[in-house]
Amino acid sequence: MLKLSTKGQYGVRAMFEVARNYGKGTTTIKEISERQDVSVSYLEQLLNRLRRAGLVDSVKGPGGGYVLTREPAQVTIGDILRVLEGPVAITSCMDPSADGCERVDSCVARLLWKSLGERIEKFLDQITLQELLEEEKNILSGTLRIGRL
Amino acid sequence: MLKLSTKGQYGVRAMFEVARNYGKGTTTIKEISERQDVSVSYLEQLLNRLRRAGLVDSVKGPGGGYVLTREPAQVTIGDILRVLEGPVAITSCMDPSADGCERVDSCVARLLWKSLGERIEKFLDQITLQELLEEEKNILSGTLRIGRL
DNA sequence: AGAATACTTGACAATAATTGTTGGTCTTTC
DNA sequence: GAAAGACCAACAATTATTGTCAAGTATTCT
Repeated sequence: MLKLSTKGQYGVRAMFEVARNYGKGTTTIKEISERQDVSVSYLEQLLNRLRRAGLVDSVKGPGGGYVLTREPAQVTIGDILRVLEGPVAITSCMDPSADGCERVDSCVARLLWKSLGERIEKFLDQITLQELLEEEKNILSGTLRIGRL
Repeated sequence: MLKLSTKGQYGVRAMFEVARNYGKGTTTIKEISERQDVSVSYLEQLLNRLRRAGLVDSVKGPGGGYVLTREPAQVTIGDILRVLEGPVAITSCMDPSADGCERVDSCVARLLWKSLGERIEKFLDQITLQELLEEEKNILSGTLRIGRL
């Protein structure tokens, strides 16, 4: 239950690859495709949306690719997922773009889903690409984790 | 993103109706159907699975219906959802029934999804039907909430 | 200029999950 | 035995997911 579609998963992993090169240059779709094993065409779709949302910039021509528009510490997982998957909406009655059910006021379940959604969102907005980068360093060096993950 | 299918939503609402009558008698599918506006046939499917999982007992014949097998305070939302929707598995690599990806050890994203899943599960296992019942009382009486929702 | 590299866009197709419905059976109470 | 009610399996419609494909646009290097 509560699955995340591959769109969001790939998106986060793609952004992670771009973040990796932050300050060092661009990251091409081809590189991401190879490192993360996702098709070039599909990544194009995803990065395009992330660009239009202002999370990355693209540079054309040889030596081109994608770059973050802000530091990894300023990009949360929530930012990425909201662009690709829309807002957290456990139930359709929590979806701002859908029309609510008429039972709204007396619905106990609604409170439950609302509360869960808020907790999820809080978590996703707390974790940044910077933290993923540090986490990876720790994994590779075998260091004990202290972070929020 | 992170939607819960109607199966789980209806299931929780159905169990809530059964919990409402706890200690007072059985609850028929027809009653649930009318109060929660879900088709009889669909509810049959859901309650059947909840029965086979041991969360409710069924009584056939006139005056029959469903009853909780334990007190509302002993049934968590997580219990219900796991029966109807399977375990929390944000990504397929977190699904115990699927085979993991080969990248397991070095995958940073994996830690992220694992951590999120654990938090969600903790929350769902913390909220019981009893709490929903109390919550409803509060809503109806206009009382200020103090609970975990 | 020409070639290489890479991004852009829209259409569309295969697959899988969701969301139920239909139609019938079995059991118990009155 | 008739009505109330649970039980069960099959399957069909719809929607979401998960991509691919093809044709084009832009930029830079040599």
